[in-house]
Amino acid sequence: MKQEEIFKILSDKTRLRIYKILLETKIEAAVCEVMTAVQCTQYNISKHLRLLHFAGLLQERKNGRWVFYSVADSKNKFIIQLNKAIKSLKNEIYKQDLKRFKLRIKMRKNNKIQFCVDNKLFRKVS
Amino acid sequence: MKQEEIFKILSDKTRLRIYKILLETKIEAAVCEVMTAVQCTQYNISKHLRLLHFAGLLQERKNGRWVFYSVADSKNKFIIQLNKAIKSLKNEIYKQDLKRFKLRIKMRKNNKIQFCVDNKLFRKVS
DNA sequence: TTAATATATGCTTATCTGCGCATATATTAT
DNA sequence: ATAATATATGCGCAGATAAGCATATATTAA
Repeated sequence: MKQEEIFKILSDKTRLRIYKILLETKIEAAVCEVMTAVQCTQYNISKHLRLLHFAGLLQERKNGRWVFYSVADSKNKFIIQLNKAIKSLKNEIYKQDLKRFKLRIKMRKNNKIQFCVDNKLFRKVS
Repeated sequence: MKQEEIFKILSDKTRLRIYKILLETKIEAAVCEVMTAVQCTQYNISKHLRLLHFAGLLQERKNGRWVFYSVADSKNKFIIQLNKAIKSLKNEIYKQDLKRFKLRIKMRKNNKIQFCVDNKLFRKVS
């Protein structure tokens, strides 16, 4: 993908939200975890993540039924500057996204997440 | 316009070419001069310039029948970083655009341009 | 005044694209 | 094996938008 086409990829609100979360946290996240953060349907999140990956902005790693996405390392000057610009963006929505995201990740790391339905988290009891 | 919507404005190829020319040269240019550089029809260039202006990326100044557009000063961190990113973009098309643009501007400054038809320049003879 | 030039703007069309939905595939738990 | 979960993808629709075209307005030149 040509560098200048990156603007097209980032011009979608949902994709920008997704990318900003991953950029700010530097966390590897699964599709369902991004779902929780951005509160969007699975098929959309999946598509957006794949587009971001196709554009070279994200890298992916499969692990069982989970697919983890994270910001790709880049030595490209354009991408580096762009990332700085995106980091400097402020918006209440991003704050909310980040809050939900961090909570979700925390639960994963504590092995408390069992499944996710309709953007609600359920914890294993027995 | 919200900051993040700037990506939408810059996601169009023609608009990015226009903005890059003005960003690299820091020159005030009229619509017809941008036409020469980008080799696009007048109504399209006019629309794109107005969109870039509306987005706050360009400022405009009217002088007789000419309207000059130039990159707007910005103290916004996001815009400043974004401009750096755009400056670092390399592409053969941008080189060609810049070449045509500089030639056109040079002729204006030497008062050699009289009119512009079909992207071709005509010089006053008598 | 008349003609030419510079710019802006409706209107239409074709294309793009994001979303919703259904569904397929793969992996894990019971 | 069966059920549940995670992810991916094809299809259709609706909304957005870039480009082409015609035309309107304003300014300058002859």
